[in-house]
Amino acid sequence: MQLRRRDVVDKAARLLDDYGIADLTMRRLARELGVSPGALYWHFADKQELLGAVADRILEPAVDGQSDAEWQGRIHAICRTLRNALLSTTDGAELVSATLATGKSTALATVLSRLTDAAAAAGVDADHAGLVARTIIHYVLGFTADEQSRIQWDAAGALPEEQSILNEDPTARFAFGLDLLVTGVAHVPGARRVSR
Amino acid sequence: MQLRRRDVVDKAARLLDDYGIADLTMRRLARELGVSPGALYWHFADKQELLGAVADRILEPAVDGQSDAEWQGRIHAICRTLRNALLSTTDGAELVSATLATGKSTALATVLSRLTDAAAAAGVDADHAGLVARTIIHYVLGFTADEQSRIQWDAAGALPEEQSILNEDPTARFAFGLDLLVTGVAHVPGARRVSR
DNA sequence: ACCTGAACACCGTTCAAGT
DNA sequence: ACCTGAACACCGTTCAAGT
Repeated sequence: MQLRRRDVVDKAARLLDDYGIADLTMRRLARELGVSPGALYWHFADKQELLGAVADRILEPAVDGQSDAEWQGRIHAICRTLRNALLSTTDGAELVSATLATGKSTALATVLSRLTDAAAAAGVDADHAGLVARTIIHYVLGFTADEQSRIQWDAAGALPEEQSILNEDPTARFAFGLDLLVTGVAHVPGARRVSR
Repeated sequence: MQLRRRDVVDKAARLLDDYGIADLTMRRLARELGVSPGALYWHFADKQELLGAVADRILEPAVDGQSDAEWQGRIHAICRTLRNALLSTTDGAELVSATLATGKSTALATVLSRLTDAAAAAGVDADHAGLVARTIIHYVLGFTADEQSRIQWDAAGALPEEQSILNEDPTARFAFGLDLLVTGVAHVPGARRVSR
């Protein structure tokens, strides 16, 4: 029976989670679906578009659920759910990072515009609000990609277990780094400061 | 005559600058050097090591020249020279980003340890100083990769020229984003504050 | 409309064998 | 010590032709 776009994304997401981003190839995906490689190009213009669709799938839990707290709380909520979504699948941060450059994920665009809104609510002028949003996204993607690569390195049996108790847990470290940015936004010069 | 490690890195750097990261392949590099692909594997363990050496080459101007200013000035100086180094060659930010994950560049390690020192000088405790350093590096790489991809998009003849005058110039935007982080470090709670 | 088959133009890496 | 030749096991993408 017919190949649907959904099924392709489903299988791609499974492949990613089971074998990692290096094994998420168009040919492997086609083989796994029992079709010829060319068949995928009826449903997707190219691999970038396919990866964009997978990114949208991963980011789904990060886009539903709006918060109406003050701007700091909104930034934290967005970034927490974003990180969780990235961690929920193998190489999630790396895949979404690759997608950020191509601009092929609508979910990522949604997250960016919400962060931009939060920055504007903090009193950052319109021109700089977008920059703040991208800076925050880069932080979340960078931190989580680091974290995820260490998880996979450790899973391959490297870590002595001791170092892990000396350091803070990743969630607290993530919040610490994010606070650097949020604090920066709160104190950045040139912004009309709106209390609360 | 014999192929030296230096010559391979030279040619790789040229290839990168002339044709971009997608065309920097082991086979292409070997062809350009007039050797067989296997020859490269006498001098480099794998492509990651080669890319690490190219990254070190690119980052050379960013590692010589120490500053002894206060910590804020040091962070700004490091990041300014780092961005300039990345911008000096095609896809510089993308190549160095890829290398950050593999840990195959000693130059990048040097930059990271200097940023860690600066964070420590700001009063950030030892555990968090490394995190601050990585956060800053992620910012510089993320910002510059964005900037560079736009430059290349524009060079391909897309931009209407108007939008570019409405926005601030990239160097000022870069400084703005960096100030977010520096300000955050200066105000982050829990650090023993050393004035000046 | 949707897919196959086959081709095109490539990859990174290994390794016996040569000099 | 340093390199070749050839192989191995792949890639993404296109497109005439089929149903």
